[in-house]
Amino acid sequence: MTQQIEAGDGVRADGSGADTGRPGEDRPEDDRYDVQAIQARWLPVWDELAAFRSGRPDDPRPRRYVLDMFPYPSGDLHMGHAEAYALGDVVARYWVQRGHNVLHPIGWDAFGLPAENAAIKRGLDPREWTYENIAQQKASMRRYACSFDWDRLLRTCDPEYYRWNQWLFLRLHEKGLAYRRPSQVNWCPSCQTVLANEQVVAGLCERCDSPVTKKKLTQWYFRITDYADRLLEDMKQLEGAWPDKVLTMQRNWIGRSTGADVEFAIEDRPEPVTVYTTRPDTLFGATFFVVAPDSDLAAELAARAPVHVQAQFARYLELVRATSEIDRLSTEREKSGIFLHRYAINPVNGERLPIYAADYVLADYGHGAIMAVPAHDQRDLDFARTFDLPVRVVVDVRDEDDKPLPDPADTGIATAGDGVLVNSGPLDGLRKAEAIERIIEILSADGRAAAKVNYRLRDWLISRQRYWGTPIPIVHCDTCGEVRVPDDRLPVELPPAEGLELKPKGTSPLGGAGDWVETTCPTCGGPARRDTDTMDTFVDSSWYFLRYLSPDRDDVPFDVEQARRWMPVDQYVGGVTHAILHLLYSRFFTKVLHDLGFVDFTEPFTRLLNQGMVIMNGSAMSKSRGNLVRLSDQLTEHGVDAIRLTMAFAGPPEDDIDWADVSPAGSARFLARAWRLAGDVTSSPGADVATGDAALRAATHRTVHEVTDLIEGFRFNVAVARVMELVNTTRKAIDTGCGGADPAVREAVAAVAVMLSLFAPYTAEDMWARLGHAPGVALAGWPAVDELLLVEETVTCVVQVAGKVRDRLEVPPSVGEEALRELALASPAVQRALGDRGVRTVVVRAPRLVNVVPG
RNA sequence: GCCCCCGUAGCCCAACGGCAGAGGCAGGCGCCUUAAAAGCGCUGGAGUGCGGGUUCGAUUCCCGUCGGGGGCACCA
Repeated sequence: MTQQIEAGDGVRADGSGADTGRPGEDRPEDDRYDVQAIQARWLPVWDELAAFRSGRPDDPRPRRYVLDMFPYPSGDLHMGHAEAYALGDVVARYWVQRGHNVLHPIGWDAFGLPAENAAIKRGLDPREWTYENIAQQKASMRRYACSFDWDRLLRTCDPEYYRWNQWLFLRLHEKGLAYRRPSQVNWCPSCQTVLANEQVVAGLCERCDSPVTKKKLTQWYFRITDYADRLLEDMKQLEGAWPDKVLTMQRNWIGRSTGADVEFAIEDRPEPVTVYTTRPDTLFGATFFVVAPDSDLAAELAARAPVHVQAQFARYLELVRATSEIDRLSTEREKSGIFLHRYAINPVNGERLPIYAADYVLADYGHGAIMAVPAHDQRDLDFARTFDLPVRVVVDVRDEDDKPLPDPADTGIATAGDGVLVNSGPLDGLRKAEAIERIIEILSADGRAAAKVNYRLRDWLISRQRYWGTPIPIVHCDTCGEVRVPDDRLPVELPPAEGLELKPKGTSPLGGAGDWVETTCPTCGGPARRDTDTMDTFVDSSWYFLRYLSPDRDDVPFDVEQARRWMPVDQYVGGVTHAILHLLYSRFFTKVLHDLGFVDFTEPFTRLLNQGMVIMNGSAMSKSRGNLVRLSDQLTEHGVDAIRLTMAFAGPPEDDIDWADVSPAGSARFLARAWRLAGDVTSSPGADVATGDAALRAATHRTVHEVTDLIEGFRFNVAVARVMELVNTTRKAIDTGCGGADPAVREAVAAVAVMLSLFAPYTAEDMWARLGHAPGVALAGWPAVDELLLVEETVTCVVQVAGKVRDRLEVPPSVGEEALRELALASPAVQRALGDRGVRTVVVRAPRLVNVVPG
């Protein structure tokens, strides 16, 4: 190895020329690629270089915000983190190479149950467990060569952070967007806490998979439903920039429907009851009426029912409450309910409709009561058939051959489609859409109906009966009621865990902190009690991307001016598991902050990349399954770069990576091959590339050109393949072509080093040093593409006869259609293939293809 | 039940409607080695799940079907 080590041309982050860690001096003089030695060599150098600081006020580079979802500090980093951060790093490092000032921060989503559970198990303060894990993860991230700006760390469990959760809570409270109300809530008996709707997955607790039950509690909510239409509408901004899948999930979750509120008089009740329906056109087909058994209305109606019915109702209600969410949602389940011996009056025809209480009607959607039209609604039909209620067809629905569909009463299949109204008085002869419009018009004339939009989305329940979270900054005073803690008394700090019973018992552990709970009312000065609930940790993560902009400000949650500069996030990277929860809440917070005048945008994340999971042998890794792959083992065995490269090369980023299908050893071999190229470059830095081997130069420039597009399109696996190709080409050039002294080889290897710096920063840095540059390949700059070198001198034109390849012609790229046609027809191979058949047409796609179609 | 995505070599994956293979893994053959492993070099291998259609031409577009994955699913 003979190349000169001289002052390189790497751009120094600090602008100085300090020559740290002269790479050549202590480097072993053999040609062995020693992963561990390379890692050990560069890590301290990088610390000094601090290439990824983004906070210099005079930085002239264009700004770009690349954000990785921050981790929960549950032990050390695992394979999933390794994938996520490898991919996010490719994007962040790419934009740095393109000359941008990239904000790429990291922090910890540090409040939450695992810390508390660990604390309970070991009798410690959750703080200890949390901060230890954070320290460990931080060290691992550093070793993993994540290009984070370490100056902007945040931890949501720091009072300096959660203080601003409280501050934001107060702003929402002032606007009426945070409120407390009693309701039936999702309750996880195992976690002993309430759950938001979003945290109940198929009737199970998202966290521990226990069946969720219902409980009546007074809880804090954020009024996210006020923003339902905007959360839906603004998704237009995200189309094409977020995965369709995520947008679809959010749309489903918000669940907008249009219909009408219709008033039904109730016998022996002065006030009418309003129901929501999406099919007001079928009013004439209503044959009964259903209320949710756990609604106030049901209780009231039952209270004035015959005595034996009251008893039945009480029993039924008990049964319903005992039914777990998962059973309730079972499609197989037969409809249940009881007749309350009360009647509603159909506003369109005065018919008496028997009122049932049945649990297929939900208390917290619409008005908790429905009109039932069994002919045209499957659920109503199922109920009608179970309880032997009449079925009346009012829409003539036809099949594709315009034949009327059979009577639902006979088939048991409701006809929900479009058709012409029948048996419906003034609506007869109208189609569905017209009938909906008409009936609303008729009934709204005397206020008995109104068009209405409804959402599946519910308000966000944020109270948690657990210790390790943000205290809700409200004081309850007997005289003043609910009082906000004034801003200047924030944060309301969590009391020490010592002495508190953290074990879940259904009420907040903070209730046990007597000195902490007992306080004075900020308004009247009298004795008062602090609210003892803590906030859902999704509050913490709903705005953390703003805190990164000014993590040290102690007078505001974030610097508005910095937000104007950096936000919205240009690229967000994270798992699809947060498709609904975190992303929906962050979008909501952003809109609230917009309305409060703190930010001037309405969507926080411009582009979203969802990476898949790392699995093993076809299933998710778990200790119990025995297929756990430890990241630390992989890093020890193959090195950081090989693992990062494997993550990027495995396939499209959104696909799962089955670790059994990929080859970190293969990645390491490739890296060694690439690294050795640098040792075979014998020209000096600054050699005139213009004189270099043209073919290799063309390959280099074409590769850079393609890789650029591939990276921007998140096609990292293909980008890596292109770099591999260039490495192979360069190897051949050195061994059997122009040789290592050719400046084109230096150019190619330098391009490989810079491109590899996105995926394999240690290897790239070492290559860079071997090429004779000062440290800092990360700041070397993306290779410029010489467009002239992309122009091919000749291209291969494929000549087909009847679609089969019969000949190839080398032609100039500018060849004319007519000339190419002549050339192709003149080909002996073509004539042979044609035989005595004539030529019908000749399709010419100059310069690549000619297809001769025989007669 | 409804909606979406994906089926290319033993495996992971590429291929503006135009030569089915870029890259990797595994396999085979060499080199190195006393030998083996490692390492290095070279290399065979599929007609694109299946059936139709559109087209001069289909892995690519359309319809159907099978298989895999995901989302939604008493929201009136």
